[in-house]
Amino acid sequence: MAVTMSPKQKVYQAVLQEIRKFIEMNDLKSGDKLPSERGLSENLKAGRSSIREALRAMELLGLIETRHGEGTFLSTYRPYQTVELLSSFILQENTTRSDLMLTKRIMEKEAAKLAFSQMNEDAVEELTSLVNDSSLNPDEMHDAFFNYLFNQCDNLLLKKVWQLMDEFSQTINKQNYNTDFYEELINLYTTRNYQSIEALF
Amino acid sequence: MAVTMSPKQKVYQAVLQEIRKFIEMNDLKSGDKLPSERGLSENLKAGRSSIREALRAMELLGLIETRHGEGTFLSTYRPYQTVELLSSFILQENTTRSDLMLTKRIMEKEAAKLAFSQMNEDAVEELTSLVNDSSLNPDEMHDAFFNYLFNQCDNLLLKKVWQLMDEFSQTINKQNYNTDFYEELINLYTTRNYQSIEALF
DNA sequence: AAACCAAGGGTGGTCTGACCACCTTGAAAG
DNA sequence: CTTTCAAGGTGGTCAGACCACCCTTGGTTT
Repeated sequence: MAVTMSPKQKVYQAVLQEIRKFIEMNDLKSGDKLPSERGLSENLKAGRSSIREALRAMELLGLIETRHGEGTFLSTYRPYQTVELLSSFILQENTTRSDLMLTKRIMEKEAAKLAFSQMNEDAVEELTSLVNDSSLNPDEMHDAFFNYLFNQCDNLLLKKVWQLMDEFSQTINKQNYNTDFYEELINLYTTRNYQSIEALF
Repeated sequence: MAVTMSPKQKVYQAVLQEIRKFIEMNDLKSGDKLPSERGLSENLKAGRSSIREALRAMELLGLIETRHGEGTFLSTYRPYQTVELLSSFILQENTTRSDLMLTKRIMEKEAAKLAFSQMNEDAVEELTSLVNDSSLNPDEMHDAFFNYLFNQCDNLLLKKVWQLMDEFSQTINKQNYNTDFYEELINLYTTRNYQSIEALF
């Protein structure tokens, strides 16, 4: 293939680099279309199978989405596959459910604390309406609730990691907080009581 | 191919499932050898290219390691590739370094707290010797220090996530804690002062 | 003119067969 | 017994061939 490569670098890895560059160059965003496999093959001077190895890997990571007959598209990072696969490999069943729940809880606690400074009246109002929204089932409410908090944190990475945890936990049983919990947290925001958040979780 | 599949499941995804089963069935561990690509192709009734798509994806995830001329081997989960790739895709440069450092710090803080109950005299002794080990540079010491703490937590997932953060942060600059910091934390363990850990970070 | 439908071209999905490069092994040569 | 090297196994890569699917297009029908 054409791409310059350090000793023994595999083609599919070089292809990954090139695709990344391409995305950067053309400033592609979620939903945008990548060149076709055949097009990439020709431009990068690599066999289509090598292109596909790279694409499949990206797909598994959740970076792209392929639609049969249409093409390959950039997607917002949603590690569906990754989560499922890794959960079956890394987290070998049992033992680790509690690990997962605990880790997720930790992230949620920290988000609750980080978001504290951003929680003005409007924000509290927003959360309250979520808690009272009867069109959401408990799981959906929980997701929406913390999604909002994580957004307030202004820390994309933290949010991503939590979302990952959340998806993991969807796979198994989902033991949520009491309904009181959310109102209690909102109350702490209202009364500007930062100190008690730690203990709430 | 032979593998039973829900509607439209791609071959390489089915292959992933089969490989996972295979590993489980034969109780393969890190370092063990997987069947050859040609062997898998024949057994699973799938084209070699499909087999390779699955294997490449697993390789990128860090689940396996391939050695040219030798074979494919199970590896301990080390998301080298993943980290690098994801970092260039998800964390688009700038903006997020601080996110990373903060998130990592949060994990370390929680580990320090979780480990508290396990920190007997021996454990404190262990940490102290790490801090005083002059053969380690600051980065190595930091890694060893928190690696020990995370092990004490007995939460594999938390540790894995942290390691991932840690690898991310190696890629960029590594701004560690003061040298005092470690001694201070050890001191809190010695004096059984749980409350102050939160404030130390 | 508007609605409908079939054909064609583009795209991903998969398989096959062919080489090449690399490693291990074991038999032959010393 | 050691050294050498040829053969076979294994991953790495490519080219080409089909298939299935989607969308557009242009002609046909209404």
